[in-house]
Amino acid sequence: MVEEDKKKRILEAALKLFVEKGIDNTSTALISKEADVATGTIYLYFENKVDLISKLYISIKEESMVNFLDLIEYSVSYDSLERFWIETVEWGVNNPDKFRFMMQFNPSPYHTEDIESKFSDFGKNVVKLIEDGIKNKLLKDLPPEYILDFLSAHFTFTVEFIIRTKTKERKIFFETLFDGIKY
Amino acid sequence: MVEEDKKKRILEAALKLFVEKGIDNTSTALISKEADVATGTIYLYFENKVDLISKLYISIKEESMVNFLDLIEYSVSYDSLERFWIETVEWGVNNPDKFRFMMQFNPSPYHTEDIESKFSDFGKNVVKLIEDGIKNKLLKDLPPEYILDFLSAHFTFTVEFIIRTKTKERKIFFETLFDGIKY
Amino acid sequence: MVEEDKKKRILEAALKLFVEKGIDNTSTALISKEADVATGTIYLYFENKVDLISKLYISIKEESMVNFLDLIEYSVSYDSLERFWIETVEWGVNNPDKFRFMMQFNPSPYHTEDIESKFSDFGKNVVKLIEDGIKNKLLKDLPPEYILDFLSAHFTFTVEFIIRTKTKERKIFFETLFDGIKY
Amino acid sequence: MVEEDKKKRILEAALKLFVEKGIDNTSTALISKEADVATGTIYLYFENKVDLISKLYISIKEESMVNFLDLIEYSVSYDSLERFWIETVEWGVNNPDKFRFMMQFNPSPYHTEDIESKFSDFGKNVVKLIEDGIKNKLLKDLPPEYILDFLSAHFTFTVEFIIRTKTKERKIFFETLFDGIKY
DNA sequence: TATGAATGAGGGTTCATTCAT
DNA sequence: TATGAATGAACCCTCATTCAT
Repeated sequence: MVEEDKKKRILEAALKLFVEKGIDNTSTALISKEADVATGTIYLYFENKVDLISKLYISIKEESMVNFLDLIEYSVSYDSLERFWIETVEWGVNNPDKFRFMMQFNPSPYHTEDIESKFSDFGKNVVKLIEDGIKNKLLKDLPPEYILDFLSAHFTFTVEFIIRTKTKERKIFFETLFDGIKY
Repeated sequence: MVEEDKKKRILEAALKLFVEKGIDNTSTALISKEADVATGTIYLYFENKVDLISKLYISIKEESMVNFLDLIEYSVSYDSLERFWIETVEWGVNNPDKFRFMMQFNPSPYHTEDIESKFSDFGKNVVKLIEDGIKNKLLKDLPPEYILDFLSAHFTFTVEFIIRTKTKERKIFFETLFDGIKY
Repeated sequence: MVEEDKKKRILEAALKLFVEKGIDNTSTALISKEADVATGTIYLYFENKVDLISKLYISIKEESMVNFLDLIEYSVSYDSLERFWIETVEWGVNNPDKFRFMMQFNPSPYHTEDIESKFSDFGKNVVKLIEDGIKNKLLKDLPPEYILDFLSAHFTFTVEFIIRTKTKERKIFFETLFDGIKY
Repeated sequence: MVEEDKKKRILEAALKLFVEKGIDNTSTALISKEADVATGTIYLYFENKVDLISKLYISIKEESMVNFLDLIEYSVSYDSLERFWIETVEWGVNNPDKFRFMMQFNPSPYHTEDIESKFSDFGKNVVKLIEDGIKNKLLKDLPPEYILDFLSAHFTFTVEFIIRTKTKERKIFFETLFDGIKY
């Protein structure tokens, strides 16, 4: 479909420019130029600039969570956690723009409660998994949300590190995560 | 001194508003209003808005590093690391606005090489400490920069978590850091 | 075309106000108001205020030179010089605003080498004509550039004088020019 | 007197900067800096910026007219006119900043009727001289004001030319003036 | 659906002028 | 007289959004 193509091009152009110049230094006019559409066209697919930013974030976040969503159907073990952690890290390394956009978006004022609530189900499921892990004496008896935050922060800085240093290491990094939280 | 007072008020007003509304959604007019000075007064103390943002970051970063600067004069051990980590976390918890401003500033386009180069000495010293720790078989044989990033990310999300949950726990959090990187 | 109409209206409004109040005392807001367009519309047709000023000058200068451009295809004689001089003076008298804008622009900091270089071909051709006139013993053996300056200054103050006094005289004025430089 | 020294320094600084950067691109702060006085000091000697500009013009214009004022006590002849014209030109060549400031001031909106009326006596006297010259068949029967304008314009462009080309010629230039208006 | 010229509120910044010292 | 920090109106310009085509 032509229209879906345009929407995609707008999102791709926005992603590229947001990472390159920052969200607030990227005008809608520039996005439309990069996407090769008219300025007004953006407003056919998005309510306004904030809506575009939010939808871009949501689409990327969903994509980034695919691997962990699979995990939810399993129980937590060293192996399963490692597999999914590495797959997700790999996704971040292979999608540096998407990854960096999320890093920029997260502490920004565009990141509202409202948006994050869309992912609360996912969060709750992961927390449940962690609670199982604690019960099974796989993980330390810490607040499950703390472990979730640890996981997320660890993922983030590790991807940054790998992108920056281009290292092939993975397992030793995972172990810094696991050793930190294992029982 | 009157003039130093005004400069301080401008920085405080900027900090408050940047955290509340985001850097780019805070106009200089609003800052001056909040600081109870005239618009032009900002430009008596800062070259422009970017200069104000940068100087605010530098002053906060320096303040946040005071505790770690002390660490540099010691050698790394479980005890010294714990003491300084907890002191720094405490600073973050007690200065949530300053902490959150740094979080917002870090991935922003205002965070240039030029600014961070002012802190490169500090970074080098910490890396040296970490290298010592690796040699002394206190820490895992990982890239020292990775351990530094780990430390920094761990600090960040832990402060966020403590602010959010108001928990009094500290030691158990520090252990997730240390267990992750210890030999 | 609507768009060309707006551009023209902006140039006309700018010309009127620049002459009335001076270039630097005319704000872009006032120009847009006089032209009955929005402030931003100016920046659709001009890069910035300086660009607007420059383009206005260039368009007027080109218009003012049309008569002299014809002269270049002739050789210099009393008759040809008189005819073209009078035509150009007539243009100035009939376009007092354009004429006065040029007078204001010439000694201003907006009058850069870069702008005038666009007319250097014209200048060179006129100098060549003057050199011919000197060779043919029509004109005094003076530096050709001096004669060119004389011509230009004479034109300027004569137009001013005619506008001010509304005199119908032309020929006697031309003779003060010609008697000054003739062989 | 100290105070007169400061006033002089302000006028000199203003002159220098006006010529260098243009009147409107020169802030009072910059003038005070160049004059090595405080910003407020300017307002002890001048009502406001416009007053400073006007007084600077008046002082320079008066200085430039000294030679012609002498002429008024003589009658017009080729010799007297030449002598005074050359002396005045020499003044312009030796005071390029003052000369160029006048060129910039003349077509500007700061040049009001009110200011020029201060020199109307001088103008009237010169006109009277010219009228005598016409009666005595030294000069063409042209409107005396036209001859005055001619003289003034001729003076102006000749000084410009001499400054630009650094030529030592004088007499041949005067002759283009005199030949233009002689009987 | 798609366009892009047009809008005008709001942004960062400057600077003539004032006034407490 | 002299200072210079402080003021705030006014400047130029940007850009999210609209709407006639």
